[in-house]
Amino acid sequence: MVFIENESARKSTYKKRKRGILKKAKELATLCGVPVGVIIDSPYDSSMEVWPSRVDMDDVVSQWQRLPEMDRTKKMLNQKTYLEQRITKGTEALNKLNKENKELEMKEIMFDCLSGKIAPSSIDRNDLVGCSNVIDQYLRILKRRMEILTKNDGASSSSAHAAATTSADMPIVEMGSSSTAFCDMIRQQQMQNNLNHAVMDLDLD
Amino acid sequence: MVFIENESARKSTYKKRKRGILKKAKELATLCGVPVGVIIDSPYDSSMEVWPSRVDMDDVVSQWQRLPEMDRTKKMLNQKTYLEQRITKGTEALNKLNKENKELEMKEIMFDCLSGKIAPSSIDRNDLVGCSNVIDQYLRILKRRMEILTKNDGASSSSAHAAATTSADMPIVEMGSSSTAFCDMIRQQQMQNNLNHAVMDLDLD
DNA sequence: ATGTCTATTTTTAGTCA
DNA sequence: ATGACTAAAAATAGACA
Repeated sequence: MVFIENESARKSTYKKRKRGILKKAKELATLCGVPVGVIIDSPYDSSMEVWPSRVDMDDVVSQWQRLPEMDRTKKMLNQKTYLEQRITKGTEALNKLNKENKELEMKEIMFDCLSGKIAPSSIDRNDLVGCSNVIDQYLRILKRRMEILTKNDGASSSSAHAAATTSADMPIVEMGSSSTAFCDMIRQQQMQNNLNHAVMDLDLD
Repeated sequence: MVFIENESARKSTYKKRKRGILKKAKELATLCGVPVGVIIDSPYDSSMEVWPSRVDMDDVVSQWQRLPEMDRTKKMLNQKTYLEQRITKGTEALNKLNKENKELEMKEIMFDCLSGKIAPSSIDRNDLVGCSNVIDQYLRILKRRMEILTKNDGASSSSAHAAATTSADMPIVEMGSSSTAFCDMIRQQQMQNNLNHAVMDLDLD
């Protein structure tokens, strides 16, 4: 763990790892329903990277694009078996993608609905079922988050501040008002999300 | 990537992954000399996790706050835009996989046909078209390889060997020391392909 | 610069004490 | 709940196009 001297190697590493860390942040937020914020004073990118929860760079998909390369050392007699393996793998990946894609489509329908772009009544019957699954999922997360936010609403910002500084897990810096502002920003964002979800719920009931 | 319902599993995951993400943040800061800040509104730890790197969190945050509103909102894409991007990417990946999968299936049919496992006449009409494409492709490769091998017939076996192995278009059989044997094999294969191809042509007409 | 691929290292989920 | 362990999955460095 040392500063990378080589300019281009450093930049390359930066880009890769930045992607990695933002992905991690998103995962932590998703899996555990926890507000996470990341700020990177990006010297290689014209502006500063800010990541509030729920925004993900990209590339969850590219994993599936990477299917194992044809193994050219296999004997031709084995090729059939090999192809079968690949078909199995490919089909699995396909199903996974199909599933994910469908969920995304459901989500988009939901958002179109929210923005009034389409009327809830115009949604296809099948899609409604998918939508409600997605919504149920959102609601579970939402519920959990609401609990947390409500619980923290009563506490003053100073107590949060004090708590933060006494956590001994790792080096902690004194948090000033701007950090608090950042946290507030994250909360706002989540409140906004919550609101959206609530509206969706109403629309579909 | 879904919210973990089970309480204790979630907490366990949270702790592990929090450790992970903070480690990543430190690494990014160290390797690339970049100011990084992470905030986690830690519901399981009774306090908020804040991780500053070489610069104070406040510096990073206030720098972020100084950014023009435009830049800020530009970086934070809203959910809908984000979902649209993901859908586009997902669909692209899907198409790619579909295409690749179809080709693999064609190849498998072909090999089944070659090994006599299925009769050419039993092949679905649509598949026949796909098969013949695949076969044409194989034939082109074979032809090219034949040319190379024939041209090198006079030369030493090692050179023929080299020429053949550097053609990486298609998986090939493990080769013995004699290039003649290899040629024979290819010829046989090609004849068989021709035969099958012809049969299919007949079927299609 | 950008993306892809592969070999290697690292992280993580699950399990058990 | 905590820590240790392991198989499996993911991230990454380095090479290459």
